[in-house]
Amino acid sequence: MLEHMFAPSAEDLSTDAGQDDEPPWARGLNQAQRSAVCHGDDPLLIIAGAGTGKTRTLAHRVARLIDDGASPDRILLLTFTRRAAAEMTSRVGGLLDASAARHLWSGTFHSVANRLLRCFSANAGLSPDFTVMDPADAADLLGALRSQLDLPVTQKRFPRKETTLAIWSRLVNRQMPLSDILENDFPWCSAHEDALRELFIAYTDRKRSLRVLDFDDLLLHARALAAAPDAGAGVRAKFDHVLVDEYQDTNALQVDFVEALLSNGHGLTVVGDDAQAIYGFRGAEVTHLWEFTDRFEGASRVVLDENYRSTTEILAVANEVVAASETLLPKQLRAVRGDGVTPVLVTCDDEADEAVAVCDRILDLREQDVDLRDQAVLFRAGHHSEALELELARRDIPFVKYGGLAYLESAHVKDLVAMLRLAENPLDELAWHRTLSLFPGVGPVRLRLLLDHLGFGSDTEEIEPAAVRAALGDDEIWSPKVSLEAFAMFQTALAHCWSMPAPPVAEQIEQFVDVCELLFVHRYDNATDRLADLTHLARTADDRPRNEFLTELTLEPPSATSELAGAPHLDDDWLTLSTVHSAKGAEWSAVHLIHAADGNFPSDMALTDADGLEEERRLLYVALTRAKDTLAVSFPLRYHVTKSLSDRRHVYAQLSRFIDPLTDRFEPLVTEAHDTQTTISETSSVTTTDEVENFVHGLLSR
DNA sequence: CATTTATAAATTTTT
DNA sequence: TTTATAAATG
Repeated sequence: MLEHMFAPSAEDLSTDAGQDDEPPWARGLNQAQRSAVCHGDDPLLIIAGAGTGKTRTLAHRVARLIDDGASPDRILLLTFTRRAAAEMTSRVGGLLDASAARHLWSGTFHSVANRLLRCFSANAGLSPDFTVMDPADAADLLGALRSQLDLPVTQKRFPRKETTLAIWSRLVNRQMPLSDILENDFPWCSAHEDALRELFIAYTDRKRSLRVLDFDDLLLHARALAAAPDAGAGVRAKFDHVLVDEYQDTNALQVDFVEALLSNGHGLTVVGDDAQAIYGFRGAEVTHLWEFTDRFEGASRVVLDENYRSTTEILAVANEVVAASETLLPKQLRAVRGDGVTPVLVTCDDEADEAVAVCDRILDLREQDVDLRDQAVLFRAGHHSEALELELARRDIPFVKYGGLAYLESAHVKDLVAMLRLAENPLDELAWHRTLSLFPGVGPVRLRLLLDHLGFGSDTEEIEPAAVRAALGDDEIWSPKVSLEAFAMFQTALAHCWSMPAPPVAEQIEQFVDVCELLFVHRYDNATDRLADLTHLARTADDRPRNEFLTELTLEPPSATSELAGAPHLDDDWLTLSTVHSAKGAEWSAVHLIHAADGNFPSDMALTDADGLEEERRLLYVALTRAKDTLAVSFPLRYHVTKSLSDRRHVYAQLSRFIDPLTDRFEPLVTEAHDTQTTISETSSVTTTDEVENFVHGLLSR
C-alpha cells in the first residue's frame, strides 16, 4: 500500500496542483495547508484560525506521512475530544487504505495515557489491572473519606464533594500550592484549607491501596513514565510522529508528556489558535503555543488564515471581538465565502420570551430548508438552556444536549454500574459503598458495619475475593430492618454473574435491573423512567466482555444525554443544544447564541481577574465562529430571581459587554413581548396560564 | 441509638 | 441535586 516512489516536495505539489495523478491527500489544499501537509519531520507549529481547515490539514498530513512510509502504529494523534479523534481517523481513512488508519494511535490525552500505562504498567509501577475512576466515583470517594476523617467542624459550610474534586484537579493541573489555588479560584473555601489538605492526603493514600487512578492521575503517571530515565525508554521509543490538536488548550502536564516522548521535537506537529484558548480553568496556558518555536531548534511555523466556513458578515463580528482584546495579537481571518445575511440581535422580554423567540426562529429556518441538524443553540452554562428545553418539549422539537449533566452521572446509572463492577471485582470498595447504601435501612453506621464484615476494615491490607464472597453468605449480619428479600435477589444475581460459563452481559444486567426495580421504588419518585433507562443501557452492552463494556463506559461515556437514552422521536432530524465549550471544533449552518447578557456571558464568576475576562471573550469568539450562514444572538431584558413560577420578582439584565460595541453589525430585533405598564393585568393573566402550562409540561416531561 | 424525614442553602466551563 | 442540621420515628 505504500507504493509511492517519491516524496514530493512542497514546490512540486504547488506546480502539480490540479493534476489527476496527485495522491488523494494532496488534493483540495490551499498554499498554506499544502506546505503544512508536506512539511518534513522538523518541529512544526500550525497556527490555524477558526474555520481555516485545521482538521483537514492535520488529517491530510497524517495521510501524507503514512503514504511516505511512516508506520501508522508509530503515529500518535492527540486530540481534545473523542469526537475529534474519530473525525480525524475517518478522514485519514478516506484518504488512504482505511485499515492503515485503524492502526493509528489517536485519542485524548487521557485515553492515550490509559492505554500506554496498561502497556507499560510494570515500568510505571502500577498494577496491570488498575481501575480508572470517573469523576463521579472520585467525588464519592472524597465524600466518603471526608465523613470517615471526622474533620473539624467550622463556621462555614464544607464544600460539596464535587467541589473538593474540582479543587484537587486544579491543584494537580496548575501545579500550584493549595493556598494559592484556594485564594485565586475558590476563595469561599479557604476556611477549610487544613481540612482539605488532610482530605487530599487521605485521598492519595486510599487510591493507592485501592489501585485506582482518577483522570488527573492518568496524566501524572503518564508524564512520570515518559520522563523516567530507564523505565520510560520503551514509551519514548514508541512513536516516530506525534501530532497535537488544540495545542493552545494543553496544560503543563500535557506539554511535559509530549516533550518527553519526542525530546528533540523531531516528528512533532502541533496545531492551535490562541484566540480559541478556553480551558484556562484546567490549567491550560497559551504560552505553550508561543514558546513552541523557541523551545525547539529548527521549528517552523505555518499560518492558516483563510476562513472557509463563515460569511463575511459573521466573520466581521468575530474579528471585531478579537480586535477589541488587548492581550490577543491583532489578526484578521479572511472570509473566502463572500457575503451572506446580516446577523440578528434579538432583544427579549424575559427568559421564557427568549425561548419562544428562539423556537420561532428555528422553525422559520427549517421552513427555509435548514434542517434541525444544521442548527445549534449555544450557551455559556449548562443550565442556561432550561427554559428553552421546556419550550422545545412543548412544541415537540427533538433535540440532543451536549455539556451539562452527563447521562452516566445520573444516579440510577451509577447504581447499576456499581453492581456490575462488583461482579467484575468483589474488592471494589467504592462499588460496595454505593450498592449497600441503596438498600433500605442502611445508613452511614450500618454501612460501616457491613463493610467491616466484608473485610474492608480500617486495617485494610490484603483481601481475597473468596473471603468477600464467603462473608456475603452470612445472613445474620443483616438486621431485620434491612430488606432481606432484595438482598437475597442481589446475591443470586451476583452468583449468576460468577457462574461458569459466564452468562451474556445483557443477561447479567437484566438481573441487576430486577434488583434495582425493588430498590428504586422507595428511593426515586420517578422509578419507572429510570428503570426504562437502564433497560436501554442493557441493550448497548451487546455481547461484549463485561470489563470491556465497563472500561469504555468509564473513560468514554456517551457525550450527550440522549445518546444512550434513545429518545423515541430522534430518528431523523434533531436540534443540537450545547455549551460553547462542548461546541468547540463543530460547525452549523445556523447558530443561535442565547443568554448573551452580562453576568452570563461573560460569566460573573470569571470576572475576578483580567485573565478571566479575556477567556470569556475568546469563548464568545469560539461561539460566533461556529456559524456558517446565519447567526442570531439573543438576550433577555429581565431574569426572574427565583425558580418559583409564581414569584414574579426579577432583575434587569444588560447586553453582553462584548456585543454592546458591535450592535451596528447586527440587525436589531425586539420580540413582540407584553410591553410594560399599560397591559399589566392582561400580561399577568396570560403569563400565568403560560406558566401553569409550562409547569405541567415540565412535570410531564421529567 | 440509628435512621429517616424535613428544611434550608448552594456559584461555571471538561477529560 | 446534594449537603448539613434538627426533629421525629423505629
